[in-house]
Amino acid sequence: MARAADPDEPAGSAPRTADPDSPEARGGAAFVVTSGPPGTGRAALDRRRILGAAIEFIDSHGLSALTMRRLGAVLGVEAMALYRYVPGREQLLDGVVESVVDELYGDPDVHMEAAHGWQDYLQRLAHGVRRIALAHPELFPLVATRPPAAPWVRPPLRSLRWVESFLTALTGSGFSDESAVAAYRAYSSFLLGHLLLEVSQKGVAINAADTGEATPAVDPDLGEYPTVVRLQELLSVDESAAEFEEALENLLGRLEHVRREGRDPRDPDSFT
Amino acid sequence: MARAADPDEPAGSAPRTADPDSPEARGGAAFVVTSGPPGTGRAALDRRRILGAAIEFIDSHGLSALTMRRLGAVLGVEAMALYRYVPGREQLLDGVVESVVDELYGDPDVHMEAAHGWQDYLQRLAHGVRRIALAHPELFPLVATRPPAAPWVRPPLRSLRWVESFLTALTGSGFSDESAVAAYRAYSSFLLGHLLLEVSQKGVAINAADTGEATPAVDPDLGEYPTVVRLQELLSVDESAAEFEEALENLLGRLEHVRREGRDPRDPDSFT
DNA sequence: CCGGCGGCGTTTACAACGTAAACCAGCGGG
DNA sequence: CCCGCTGGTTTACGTTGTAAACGCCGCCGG
Repeated sequence: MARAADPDEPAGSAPRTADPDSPEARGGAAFVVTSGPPGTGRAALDRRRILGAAIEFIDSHGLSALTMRRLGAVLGVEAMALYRYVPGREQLLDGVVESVVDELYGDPDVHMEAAHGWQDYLQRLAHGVRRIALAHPELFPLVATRPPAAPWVRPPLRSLRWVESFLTALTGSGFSDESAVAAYRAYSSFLLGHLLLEVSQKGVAINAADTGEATPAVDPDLGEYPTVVRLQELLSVDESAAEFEEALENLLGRLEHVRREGRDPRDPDSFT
Repeated sequence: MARAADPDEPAGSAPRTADPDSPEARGGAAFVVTSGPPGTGRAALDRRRILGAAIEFIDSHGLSALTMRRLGAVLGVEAMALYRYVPGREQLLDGVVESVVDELYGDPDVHMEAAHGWQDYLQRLAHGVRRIALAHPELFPLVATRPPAAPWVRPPLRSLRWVESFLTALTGSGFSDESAVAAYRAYSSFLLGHLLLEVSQKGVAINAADTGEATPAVDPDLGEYPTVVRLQELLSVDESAAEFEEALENLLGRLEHVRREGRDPRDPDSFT
């Protein structure tokens, strides 16, 4: 009911193949800079470049490998040079997550106003965030975990600008204030849960893929857990895209319910 | 529809006060050990004691403050002594999350079999996990973030024993194998999202409480975001318990749907 | 033309971290 | 008696984040 067409693909594609939110062909990123010869990639060093390099670095080497000195080396510069542009490592990470969620603004499939109805708006937004999460699996836990600026700005939609967009979109589409806020919360936690789980699973999958051969039977002693072994096949298949879609649909349905229930009684309701 | 009575409280308590899952009166925990005089708390030093101390330490000083040397000091011992019982810091953290989720086994309100129906089972389990999350807000992000042992063991229910319990509970209550697995995923991500958001919010709240005075109006320039300021009041109220309950109810309803739809067609269905 | 000066990157330095390796105190069994 | 094991300590090393001082170099007023 009331589902917006998938923004990327022709409708009705097979559910198993070609996740529309997955990054198309991001190569393995051979990126072995390790303080390459000076003169490589030297270019003025401003804050944006630093953040960009940090993102690239985390994406390809993992968060724990990011170190001031190493990041400096990637940029062909000494560690301390970074401190001219960033107060410290912690704030650098803050900047990184900010940069990453800012990718939403550049996404043409995500709109800031609910021009085609609030369901379309939420659907596009959700997929936009999912695209980000899948593009930066190492980073997304950070996005989710880092304390929000204000207590009420909940993780995935970190910027106030998006919260504003969200709330106006919903209140402009027949949601009462209370319902809009409730919707915001439900939506946030839905996104966070699904995406965090998805990227963590993906992360494990690739880690297992680059070290081991190919699903080497089972690692621990599974003797105690017959049901787990019986369902192992089913548990291993990756249906994240479909599950995401379905849970999102369900959430939207639930929100429609909330919307109809909770029209602001004191406020004459805007169109329909 | 089909909701199990709240395991802790008499039904119908006021929604605003007295969250049944919140730790009753966890004091501010003045715990300034910082290498107290030796002879304090000296007792044989085994792995369990170490993990316990680590948990206590993280709960009261935050994850980033936990250091091998400091943990040693708390236990009245030199840092290197810990390495007799724990291979390294990373594994210590693994042990910590394992210990924390093991609290579920000791929780009398959480059952490992669905003796009173699967809805009751899931409800009790969810509240059990929520209790853990609220008791260890600094730790829960770690529980959520740490890569699971096996790819299919998704975060909040980390141990295979619980996965086994979950799956047998559901398959024993009329879920097909596929439905049980789908339910497992939906349930996991639901728990993860809600609880992670809740603790992160809580964390910010207490951080703000111990540094600032009392909600000093607004921090950044809110001029650009009129809807946010208008709804600030609503956004600030903490309805986590009620929201959790409602979302959980909704999920259970959805799972009931899944259960009825997706009975295993080839397998003669077990009772009802 | 030139002297200084401000922005930007480097050097040096330090405390704290995780951890390897050697060391040492007891102590129970040949 | 001494041997070796168990459990804790000492020492040491490499790496981290970051403070502070230093040096280069291009710009700008005299």
